Amino acid sequence: MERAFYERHTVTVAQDLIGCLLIRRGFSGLEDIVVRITETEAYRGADDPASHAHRGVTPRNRLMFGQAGHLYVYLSYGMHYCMNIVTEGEGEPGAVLLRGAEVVQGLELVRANRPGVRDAQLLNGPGKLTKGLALDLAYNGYDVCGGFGGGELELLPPPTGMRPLPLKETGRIGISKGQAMPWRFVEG
DNA sequence: TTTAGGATCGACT
DNA sequence: GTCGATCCTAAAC
Repeated sequence: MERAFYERHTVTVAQDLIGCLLIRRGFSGLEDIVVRITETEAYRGADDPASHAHRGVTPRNRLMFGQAGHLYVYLSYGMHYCMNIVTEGEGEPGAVLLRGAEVVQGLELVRANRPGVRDAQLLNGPGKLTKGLALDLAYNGYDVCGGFGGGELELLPPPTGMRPLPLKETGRIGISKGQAMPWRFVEG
């Protein structure tokens, strides 16, 4: 998808990402992983007390203020990676946390990344998603619009015929402030 | 330099 | 449903 898709209001992007396909390439000699995004959350700036960007720029969150379409990856609770896609115009902080997905292709590879886990639990959480796709801090700042169809990570619109998707909106998970904002989106 | 707490997960009861 | 693991970040001292 083009950069203009991400250069919009963060909440709108979070809704529109549900149903999109995420392609993970880069396993030499092996097939690509393709997953379908089923759960997202929107995080904004000064108006969002739950956001890392709430108090302005820091070394960690600087990507959230940068160009839309790049990844913002961070370590959560000292042990899990979470992946976000940066939104809004440059200088305006925003990012969408990818919280859940289902495997479309490359099931064996995902299973190998998540040993001992039942298929239904492979990617149903932000830390599980990054582990299943073998993503870590090395991908912080990666441009998902920069691959011209061949990058390690790429997003595609929902396959035609699958829209409109039923969407549920709820408060966000695991935060102590800002729960009132219905900025979590789940398919179903 | 120190310290509190976090956009979580999985094991266990 | 409860709880411990585990370590980085940011802000206070």
